[in-house]
Amino acid sequence: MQDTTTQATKRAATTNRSRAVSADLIAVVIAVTNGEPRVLTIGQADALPSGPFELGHRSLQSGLRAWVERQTGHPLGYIEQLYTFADRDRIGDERVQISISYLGLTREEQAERSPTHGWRGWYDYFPWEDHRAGVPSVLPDILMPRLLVWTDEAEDMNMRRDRRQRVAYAFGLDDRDWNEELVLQRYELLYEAALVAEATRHSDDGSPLSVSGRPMIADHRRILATGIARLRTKIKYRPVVFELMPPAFTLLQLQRTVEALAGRLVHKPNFRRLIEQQDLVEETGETVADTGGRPAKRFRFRQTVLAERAVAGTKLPLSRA
Amino acid sequence: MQDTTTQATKRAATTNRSRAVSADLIAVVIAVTNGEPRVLTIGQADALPSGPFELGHRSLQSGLRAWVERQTGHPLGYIEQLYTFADRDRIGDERVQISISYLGLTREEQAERSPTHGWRGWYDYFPWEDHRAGVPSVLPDILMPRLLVWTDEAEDMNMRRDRRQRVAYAFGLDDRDWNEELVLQRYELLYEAALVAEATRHSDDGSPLSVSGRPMIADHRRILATGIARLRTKIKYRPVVFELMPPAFTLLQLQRTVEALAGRLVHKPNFRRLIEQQDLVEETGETVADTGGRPAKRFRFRQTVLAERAVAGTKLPLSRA
DNA sequence: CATAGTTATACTCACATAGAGCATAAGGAA
DNA sequence: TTCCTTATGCTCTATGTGAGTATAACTATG
Repeated sequence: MQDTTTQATKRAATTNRSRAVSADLIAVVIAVTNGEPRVLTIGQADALPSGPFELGHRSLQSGLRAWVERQTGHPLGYIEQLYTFADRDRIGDERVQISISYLGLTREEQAERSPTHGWRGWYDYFPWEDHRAGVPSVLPDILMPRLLVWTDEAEDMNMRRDRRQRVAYAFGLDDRDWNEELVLQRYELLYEAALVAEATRHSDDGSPLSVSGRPMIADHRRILATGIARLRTKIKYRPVVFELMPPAFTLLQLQRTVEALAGRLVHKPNFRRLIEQQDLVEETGETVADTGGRPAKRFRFRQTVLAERAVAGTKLPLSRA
Repeated sequence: MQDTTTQATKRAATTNRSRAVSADLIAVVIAVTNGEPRVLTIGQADALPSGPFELGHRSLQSGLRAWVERQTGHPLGYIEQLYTFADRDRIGDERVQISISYLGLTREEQAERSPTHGWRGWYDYFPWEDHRAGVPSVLPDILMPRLLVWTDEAEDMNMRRDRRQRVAYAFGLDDRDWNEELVLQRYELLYEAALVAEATRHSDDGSPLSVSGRPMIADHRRILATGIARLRTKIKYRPVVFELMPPAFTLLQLQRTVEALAGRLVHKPNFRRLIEQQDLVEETGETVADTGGRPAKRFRFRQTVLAERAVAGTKLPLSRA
């Protein structure tokens, strides 16, 4: 079993076969405009910006930036790696496709309409994820009943119990709370239950299963779900929201942005308390009067925080219960 | 700028150049034996198990499992992806090397000594990370003085301030607390300051800079640091410690394992309180008398928790301050 | 010009939780 | 027996979080 050839020899011997790999870079680029989170898409289709990692690219990150800029003209600020996966469809083929996905945050500056790209509200793709105005009607009206049908479809009793538990957990049934971080788990359940258009396997009996949310090309909606989940988790302990904010903003605007991302409302006084006691922001001195009520102070992000807490914490009134 | 060719065409056009990629899978496999965290290494050298992703592999994960088993005979249980990077050294070369690293958790069952692999205590590689018996002497005696020299070496005043802040934050100077999660940041600072053997750039003046910790091949120590950091973060909110435990264990054994991973001691009564009130474990009914004191009850992990909280939370008395 | 409506901002209170220390129980060893 | 060691249970306090209330400062409207 354990052969005694060294690492190096072994690598050399297998390099030929392993070379038949191509690596794709895929970007989930997020901006929040007017309290709506949006994702950058390209072409007419619902596709995320992507392109192959090439020899000319200095690094994975710079390759990604290059592709996004070339395809959308939009320069990226903050980016972080999401996940790497090998495309199942193409495995077993001559060529193996590896996809490396990234999350990018920017501001949607110029609202230039372009045929090559556009910003699309992320709740178009995940209507069941927006709980800001209460539980969205798709959930009780369409998805939950169908999910329960699906759980009972399982032959095995154990499988039935397992499905019930996963659904209850992911969608916050029984006494459980809705956990906004479980975006990917929910998408995967809906996929398994063939309630999203990408899962066409159940259409063989001809029944037009009603599906929910706008679909995307290939597995891009799944990647978007991964990005949303990551962002919803991350805003709770890192000051990343500010990457999405204009240079100056009111506390309510900041709150609305957080709420847009989390898909749920937060308690205003508590939000302000947390933001202020963490010294994340400082007043600019200006006020804005177009709020419809008492004028609000404008704040800016304290740039020094980036140095101080480059890796440190931030808290938001969104618990990880 | 924005060309209007579709995604598909664009991909096809560039496939040739992007094919010159090979993907390596690298594993950080961790076990905890006798209260010591260990990492699986191969060969005589200090290298992590790794090998190319090949056409025969069904998925990235199964490819990784295959390589680890082939090189060490050790089957893997829990694994999760760590990070994907393109090898800087080889970029610009004919071939581009992409490395996909994974974290794996197991138990070190058979203590079989083998020429092809072995388990090595992870604090051999990171002696400054073990704070269980107080601050390790390398820190005040060697590393901190040299780090402070390094911060003052910077020409630019801003750079100096920046370095000081990073060091203070990563190593918990001034009023700050030691944050055991910052394993990677600390390694990177030590690398920049040429205080680890892998950073040989400063040896050009002939001075034999004393360096700290056992080095590894290539960037494997950096990958190990990533794995340790991930594990130290993860044990705080996911029940992954149990992957490292034998089927039955005492609460003190469990605590020692957590402490071994975190590199710091925890308050015993609080630890027990947290574990028990979360229903993570159940008594087996047995007791063990070889503890040197009052016999301890044996516990086992409640398997149902894996279903219930497949993605849910666990808490340990290690705050994220 | 008063009043209602809207948002901003400041306080308060109850409750859960984490950190720390103390006390007692139950075994082995000297 | 006595001491030592570990196991196990309980208490106390500071802190943080969720939620509600009160007041301030503006706009719009009749």
